[in-house]
Amino acid sequence: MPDTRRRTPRQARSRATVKRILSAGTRVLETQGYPDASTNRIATEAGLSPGSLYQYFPDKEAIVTEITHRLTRDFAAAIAPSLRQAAGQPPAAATRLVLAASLHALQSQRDLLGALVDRVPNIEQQQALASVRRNVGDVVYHVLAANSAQLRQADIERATWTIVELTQQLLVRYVLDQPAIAEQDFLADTTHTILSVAFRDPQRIG
Amino acid sequence: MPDTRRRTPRQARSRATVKRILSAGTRVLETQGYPDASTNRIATEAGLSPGSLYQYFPDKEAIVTEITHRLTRDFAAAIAPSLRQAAGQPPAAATRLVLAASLHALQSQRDLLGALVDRVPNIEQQQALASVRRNVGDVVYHVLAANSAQLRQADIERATWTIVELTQQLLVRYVLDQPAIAEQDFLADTTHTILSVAFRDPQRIG
Amino acid sequence: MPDTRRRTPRQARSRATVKRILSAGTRVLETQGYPDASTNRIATEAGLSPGSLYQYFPDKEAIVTEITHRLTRDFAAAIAPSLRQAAGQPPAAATRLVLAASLHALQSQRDLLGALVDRVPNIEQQQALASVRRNVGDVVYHVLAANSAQLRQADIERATWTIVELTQQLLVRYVLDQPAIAEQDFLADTTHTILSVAFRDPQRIG
Amino acid sequence: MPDTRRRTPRQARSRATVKRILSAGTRVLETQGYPDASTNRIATEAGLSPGSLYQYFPDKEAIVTEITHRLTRDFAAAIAPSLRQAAGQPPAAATRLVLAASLHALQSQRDLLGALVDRVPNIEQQQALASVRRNVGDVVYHVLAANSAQLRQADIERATWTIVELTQQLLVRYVLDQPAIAEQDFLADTTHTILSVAFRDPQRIG
DNA sequence: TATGAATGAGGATTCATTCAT
DNA sequence: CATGAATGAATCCTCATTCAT
Repeated sequence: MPDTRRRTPRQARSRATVKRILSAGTRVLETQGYPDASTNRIATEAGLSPGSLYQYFPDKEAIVTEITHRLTRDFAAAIAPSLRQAAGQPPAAATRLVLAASLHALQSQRDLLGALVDRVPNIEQQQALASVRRNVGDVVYHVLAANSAQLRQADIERATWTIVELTQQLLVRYVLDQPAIAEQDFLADTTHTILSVAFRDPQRIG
Repeated sequence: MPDTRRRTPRQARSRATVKRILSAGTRVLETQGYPDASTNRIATEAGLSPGSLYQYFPDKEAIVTEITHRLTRDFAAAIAPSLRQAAGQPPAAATRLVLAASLHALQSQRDLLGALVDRVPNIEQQQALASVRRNVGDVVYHVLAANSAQLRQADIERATWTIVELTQQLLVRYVLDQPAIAEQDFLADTTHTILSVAFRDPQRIG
Repeated sequence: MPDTRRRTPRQARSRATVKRILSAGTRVLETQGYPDASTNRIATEAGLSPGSLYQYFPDKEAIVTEITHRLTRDFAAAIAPSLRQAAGQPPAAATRLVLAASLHALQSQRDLLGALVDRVPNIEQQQALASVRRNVGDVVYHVLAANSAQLRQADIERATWTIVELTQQLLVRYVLDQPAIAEQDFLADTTHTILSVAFRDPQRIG
Repeated sequence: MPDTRRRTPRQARSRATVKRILSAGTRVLETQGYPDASTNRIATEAGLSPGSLYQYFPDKEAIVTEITHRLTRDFAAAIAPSLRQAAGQPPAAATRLVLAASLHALQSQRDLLGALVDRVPNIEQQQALASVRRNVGDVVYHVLAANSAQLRQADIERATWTIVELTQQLLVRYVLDQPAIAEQDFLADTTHTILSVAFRDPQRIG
């Protein structure tokens, strides 16, 4: 996650401006969508002149990148405790713990998440998401490896792939589409689904 | 799937031109990506003047929409036989049948699928996908209802939602990202995952 | 001298537009100078929209390049007969002939010449001038070689360099600065100077 | 040469800052060329903030003008001794003396000369050069007047014009283009050319 | 119908300059 | 004096769209 800002803002004013730009960008992304999120609109929304933007970001892409990275970084930070806590727990509890943390983290950023997932081309998101997915993937892999006796099948990589993909989708769509499903049910279902992917007897695992 | 073309083309020539435009659009979308798919480029690629495009489509969006709808329609058509065939079969066999058909349908359109999924804002896709998802959702719902005795839980809607979401994601990402997973394994895993979502004892269900 | 226009204009209208753009560019170059010759200004001056410019020229540079090349090409064409005619003549007569033709050619394009020489960075001009200078240089070289017996010194390359440089400067500055010197005197002086560079006895050479 | 600085810097510190700005400007002009020589770049190169520049120069043009004037002034200073020394000498020796001094003066500033001559619009240079040319022109005029008996023709103004123009061009292009001509040969040739312009028998004049 | 020249608002970005601190 | 954030007009250029032919 490189620093995409043009210069390290040392003064409080600068940092505040960067924040203003980013939240303006987020708002514009939410309301106008990526293709119509022009730099001028972002500048106006941030209460800045077009030129000022470029004192803080080298180009338009850097703004979107930074917004995405912030979401990613915040998400990673938000679920970190649950990942640590999950370490010592049995798979079912661990899964549910991390899922709940992830869900709440995403819910707290629902607007931005929607702007990014639904309005920014997928390709841009993937790069930002890559690191989170790698992290989560690693954890999943280790949990599976630690319980290899109960696995349905030997190929841990394969199970990891499936779990990461489906979990991401279910979480994101649950938060964005808000289906008529109670949170508790959603968490229970998803936990069960994840465990079923990997383990012979998901009921016993918990 | 509304008719977005300006007028119903009655003559063969017109229909051929529409096709030329759409396949030109597809090619441009695949090679240049959505933001660089300008109408002029599409017109050139179709061997037409920029003005002529507007005899067939009211605006740029209509072209992309129609392309998306064609993909959707083709996909629906491609899996239709498997859906019919699956009707009389037990859940495991039915699931696998439809999955295999879906996978092959998507693989045959991989380039376009990639252009659409990864480069066109999600929001546009959702509309096009809506009908397919509704179809598939209906089938899933009925299968579950028909086997209600073996269900893990009573809420069929909930299970349907989960199944549709995760299936879509797994299929699309498998086709686009080409993970190092054999097709047979992918189909077996996904089938098992789907069944686990709904049924108490996925092994017995087949 | 490559065709820098975007597409070969087949219709009279197109060709007329190209001309309008070029003469507008020339006018703007004359009045505003190179750095202030914006594409929008040129378009306005040509009675066109900014976008139309780019139907005929790929970018701003191409316009200036084409203007320069036209001047160069016209100049080369204008002095071509004198170069041919000079071939069979003794050095003094040949020199004067070509000088007179060059002078008149430049005088007929005085405004454009001024815009280019005084307002466009030298570096851009040099490229355009290169071919003319090479042509003229070749002729000078051959004339000197053909009269090697009367040369002041053996190094024909050296004399050619001096002649080309000083002739260009004297012609251009005479036309642009319009010093209080009669044309006949200017031609006589310059002819004499050129001959003096190369020949032992410039008076006899004629 | 008007004082284009905003205020006469009385303090040593100010004078040093002016110098820093000018040499930064020179460096930027040499490396980036005129159009890319932005004030911000110059300020950075000078180790100043953009705002500070305007404490010393009213605008960008003033900086370039001052740089040009410094080149001019330095050049004038560098050839001044040779001009004095030449006063008492016969034309050939005088010419050669001044030519050699001029050549070396220009060679010692080759980079800046190139940036100015080839990248700054001619019109700006002419103003700066005007005074030097006037100086040199005066000297030439007086030398010719002092030797009027040997002149080829009566019009001293005319000869002066020709000499100044061609000398400037030959010197500048020799320094910048570095043709494959030995310095001694260049000086001999140019001296001879200059004398030929004015005198009936250039050989005898020396 | 087809053409393709023309449009013109809008895009990202630069930069000489100002001014509150 | 110095700073550097802020300005905003201006730059080149694109592109969906129109319309006279």
